[in-house]
Amino acid sequence: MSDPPFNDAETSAARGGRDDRPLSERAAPRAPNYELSYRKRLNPEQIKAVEMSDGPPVLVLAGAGTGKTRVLTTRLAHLIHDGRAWPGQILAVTFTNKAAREMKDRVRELIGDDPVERMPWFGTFHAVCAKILRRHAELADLKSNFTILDDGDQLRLIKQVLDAEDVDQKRWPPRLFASMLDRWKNRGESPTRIPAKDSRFAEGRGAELYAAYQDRLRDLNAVDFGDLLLHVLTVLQNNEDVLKAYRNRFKHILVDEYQDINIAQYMLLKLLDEERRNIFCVGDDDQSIYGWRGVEISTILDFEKHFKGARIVRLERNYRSTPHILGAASGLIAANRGRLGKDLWTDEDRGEKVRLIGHWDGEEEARWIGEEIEALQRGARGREPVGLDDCAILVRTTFQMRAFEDRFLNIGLPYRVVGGPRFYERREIRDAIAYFRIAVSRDDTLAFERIVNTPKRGIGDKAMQALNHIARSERTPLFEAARRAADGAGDLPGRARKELALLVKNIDGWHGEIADARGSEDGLAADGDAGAFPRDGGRIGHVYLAGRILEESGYVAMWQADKSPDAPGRLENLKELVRFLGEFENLQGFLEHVSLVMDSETGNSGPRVSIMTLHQAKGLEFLAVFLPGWEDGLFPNQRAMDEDGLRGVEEERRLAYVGLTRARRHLTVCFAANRHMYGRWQSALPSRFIDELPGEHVEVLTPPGLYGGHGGGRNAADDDAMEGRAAQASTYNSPGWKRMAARRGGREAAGSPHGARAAVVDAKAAVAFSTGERVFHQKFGYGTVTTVEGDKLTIAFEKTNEKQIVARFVTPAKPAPDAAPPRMR
DNA sequence: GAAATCTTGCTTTTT
DNA sequence: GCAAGATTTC
Repeated sequence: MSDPPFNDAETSAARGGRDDRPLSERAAPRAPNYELSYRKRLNPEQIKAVEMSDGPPVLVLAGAGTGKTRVLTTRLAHLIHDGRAWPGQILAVTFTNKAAREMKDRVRELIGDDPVERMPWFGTFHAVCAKILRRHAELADLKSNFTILDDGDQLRLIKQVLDAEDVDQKRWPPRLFASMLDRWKNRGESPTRIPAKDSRFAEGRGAELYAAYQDRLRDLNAVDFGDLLLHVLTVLQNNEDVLKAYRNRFKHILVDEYQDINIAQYMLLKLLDEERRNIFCVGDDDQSIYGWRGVEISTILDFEKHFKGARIVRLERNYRSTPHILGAASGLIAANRGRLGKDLWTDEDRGEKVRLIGHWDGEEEARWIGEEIEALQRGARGREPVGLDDCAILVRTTFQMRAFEDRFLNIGLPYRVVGGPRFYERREIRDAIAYFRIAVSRDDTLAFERIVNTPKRGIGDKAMQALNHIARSERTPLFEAARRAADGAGDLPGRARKELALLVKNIDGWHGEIADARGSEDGLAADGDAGAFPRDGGRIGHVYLAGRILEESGYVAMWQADKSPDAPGRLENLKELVRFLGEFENLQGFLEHVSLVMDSETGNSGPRVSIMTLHQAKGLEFLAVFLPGWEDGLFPNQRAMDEDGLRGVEEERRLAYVGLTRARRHLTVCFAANRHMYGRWQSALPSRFIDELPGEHVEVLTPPGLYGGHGGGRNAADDDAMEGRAAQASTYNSPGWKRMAARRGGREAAGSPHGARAAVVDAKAAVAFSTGERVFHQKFGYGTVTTVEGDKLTIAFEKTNEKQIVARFVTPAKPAPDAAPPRMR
């Protein structure tokens, strides 16, 4: 059996020997007017939520902008203030590290961090689980220094497993298996519990492969993200004493963004909460947008079923947006059936209507939005000037960002793309981290694999096969196999052997230094506080060592020798990384941080327009918001609809709702008739969501000259329709609008914005095909022509069966750019 | 083992 | 249109 999880000695050691007097001695004096002050800052519903008595469970249904974080943090402070719980007896879970950090800061403001050394457990589900799992690793058949795999590691491991199990990776892509694994783990399903119908991967071997993958993980002393949850779940389920200890410890559990909880997380909460029933959750069913990540919206919809006697508080007073914005958002989301229902209201005066505008194509959309932002900045039309930091463009998919970047670069408008390729995902950073990992723990096989031939050491496939063979037959980690190979095992060529010997010697050396620095302390900094911003004052020897590792390994030299234009940037990133290490007490602490925290704040200076996806925008707010690309097929996204039908549309609609509700004062929805995507032009109808915005909250704009300025490619009827609509300017919902839109959509390629392009398309359409010719079709892929009848072809497609296709929809097999007429729907 | 060439596949992505 | 991966070639 394991140690009790919270004896003081252990806790104290883990916390670096901080104040650990008995709780009773550390009652904190608090501001005498505490009660008054928070009551003044909250509305009655918020106060009701904050002051909810112990059990049964509470769900605060908090609409967008109703102050849910404030309620959560105030309640937390309130629990402590009233002596209902010691800080250390509170568990507060969030979904992002950012949210955790914010909450921690806000609570610290409320209760002060002075008298209460022991803060509540703040963190993401994953961080909290990692912390728990490190304490009870042996119960999950792991050592407490297990490594946490990132996505890249995971995928490489999957490939290895599929290789070993003779799975044809052409037919069964590793990525697919990764997503299946993810789904299983999100549902809390271990390999033995997978329903047969879900095991279809590789001829029904899904469960078997899952088991093989788990075995491999255990051998490597590693876990993937899903395992953090799953292992903790099994540990708690199978060890009564451990479960008891945690139930005892966590008197109150607070959960943010409850609508984003997956089943494994739900099970975990349920397990921990069962006795005390003090769980307090905050969420908004209308903002559940991670269904594709395995999140079931039913988790929040059925809260009352899951938690008997649950109490529900609704927060409906919105402090963020104008009534028109709220009206538009409410009208839209009302079209969803699977929701609990809330009515947002506000005291604000009416403000502007939501503006709606159509453009000819994506470039024009970007140009117009750029101009609008400049106008906002100047404070045009008698409005208050709006700073760039207060403007955001929220897109459905990342490829939409490029049009804006191009345009803004062009006109010199500063912008920030939120969440581009992330720091920790860059190649040089991952490589460097792999070096640190292997230095810390020499049996980290995955890390070793990554760096063994980076920089090039002449260790190719052949040599790796030999190493793997040694490792397998001697049942040792790959690193030990390398040591033996360097000593002559496996008959490697001279160069490879020499290089391996050097690498092994280096790694041993680094490892020795780390071990020395660590002394006797058993020190993975598993403490949550330390994870985010560790105390300084420790040695900075590890910073020096890290730099030396990168030098001695030849990794820095490799980039110095690299003549490609991004090499200097990579070197710069490496320096930045080493510098950043100084914020941690040791390499281990840093590694724990990076495996759990995949974001990093890039300190961009100066005000900038934010460009980000709708998903990334959740939880944020801006004075002015632009929502481009509201076209059927793009948004709602075709694939979401294909794969998930009505549920998919509803999730897309929630996403639209999230987008609309980010705006405080100015909100503009845009769509374009044509869009350059995947290298060809595609036409689309305005989004169905546009028709769902109540007319009384929307103003339809048509910029002057918008449709007149382009050369050829369109016929007069279109212009007439456009003029007609503009003249009425009454509603985008009119039959004329729809007819116009339908006509444009129906004619597809003929509506290509540039006459020249349209001509190219026409010319290609005239190309005759002959039997036996290989052709390409946008939707069905490659195929061979079997019969020709005028312009009707019968084509045997490689991916599907035979189909009848009109000649103009296919191109000769080596597709020329823009050759295929666009098809979207 | 590295470079050149071809093929493929392109939604979102808290951890 | 483009980048990442796989495959072929040197």
